[in-house]
Amino acid sequence: MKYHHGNLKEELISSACIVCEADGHDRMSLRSIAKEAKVSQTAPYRHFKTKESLLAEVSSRGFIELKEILHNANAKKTLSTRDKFLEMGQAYIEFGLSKRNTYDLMHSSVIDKTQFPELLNSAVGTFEELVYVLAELNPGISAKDLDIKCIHHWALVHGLVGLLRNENLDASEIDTPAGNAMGLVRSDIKSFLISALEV
Amino acid sequence: MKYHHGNLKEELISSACIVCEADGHDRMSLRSIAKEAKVSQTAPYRHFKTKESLLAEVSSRGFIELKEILHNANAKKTLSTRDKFLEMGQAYIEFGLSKRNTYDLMHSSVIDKTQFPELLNSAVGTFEELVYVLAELNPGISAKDLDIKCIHHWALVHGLVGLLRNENLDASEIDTPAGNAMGLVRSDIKSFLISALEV
DNA sequence: TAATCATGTTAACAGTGTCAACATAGGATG
DNA sequence: CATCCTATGTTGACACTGTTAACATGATTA
Repeated sequence: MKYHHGNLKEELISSACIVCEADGHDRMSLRSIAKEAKVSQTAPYRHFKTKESLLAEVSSRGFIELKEILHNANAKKTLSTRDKFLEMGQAYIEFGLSKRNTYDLMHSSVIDKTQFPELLNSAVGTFEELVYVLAELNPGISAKDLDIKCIHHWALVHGLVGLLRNENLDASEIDTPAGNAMGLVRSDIKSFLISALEV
Repeated sequence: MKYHHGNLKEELISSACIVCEADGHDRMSLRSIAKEAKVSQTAPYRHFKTKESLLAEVSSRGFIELKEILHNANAKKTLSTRDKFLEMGQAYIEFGLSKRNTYDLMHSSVIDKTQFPELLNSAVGTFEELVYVLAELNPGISAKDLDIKCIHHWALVHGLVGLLRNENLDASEIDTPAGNAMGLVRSDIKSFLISALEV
């Protein structure tokens, strides 16, 4: 039985990614993932100053994965620019809904992004994918207007994910306009995007 | 020294509202607010089954306050319908940014809204304020289209608040398109809303 | 070979949500 | 009025948490 693990840092991160997505970052404990790695409770502290810094790593990987997903959507060469844009929107929302807890962590206030430059870079990288396709879709647009357009569309899909995730008003037995509308949107996200993005 | 407090439940709630906004719901402990009310650690359990149920109460009051704010914005009779709508958008965003932690709780996944019908009602009530003004702004629109339009605009402002709160990319020293755009939007939310809502 | 240093362990601290068992007081019932 | 019931409070305990200090190990390097 070796005293040194050899690959502990990486194992802790990937384990944390799994647990965070499965249980949510607030229900993940350092001790439990240390146990999972068959290592003492305090071993993680040799690699992460705090729990927050481990979560920052998990969050960063989430942004990197999301960037890849968006990049892939934008790389479908058979599609028109407009359809690639729509595809990206759908992919973004799908990520937010399927990687629910990871997405939650990525946009959680438990991590102060300004204290984790690497995480900040990952987040900014995701934004850039949006810049590319919107630039293609709006030839001749000024840099400023382009950036603001990006914020606009990012806010829209980000907000929609938030509503679909936490304001699941359509899950209630009570019949309300809000619930009905949310159910409609959820059942056909593409149509909603087409009307909302007005492209 | 009276054994019974007399008004403990209400005091716990209002205390929780203050602490939640000041420190964030995850840093609020039942024990600390019990202490603040000069009552034993477990006294809150006579009024709230779990911590979550106390937080649900705090969240519910947040939605009620937000509804009032939106209602007031919509009640400014000197304004045109379009301007009332803009006013509501601004008021919503201002609430999200100033009552930062409360807003966080309201849209957090730590509370399962389906288990707190009262909370669900509060959340739905907020939505209704949006329905009123959009109906006025779009005469003759079908109920379905109206509801979807509401989701659209709710998602937009909700998403923007989320970005401004947690993706404060403009707070970084690094100069990025994302950061610059976010700074621009933050400094003039009204202009952003006018262009984004296209009204 | 000897020393350094990254990486592991053990023990402990203060804090958490929650439950069971017990205490009290005020209102309802006889 | 006396008595019981019930809502509301307290004490003590349990199993957990993040985190630190002090110590152990073993690989790298002088």
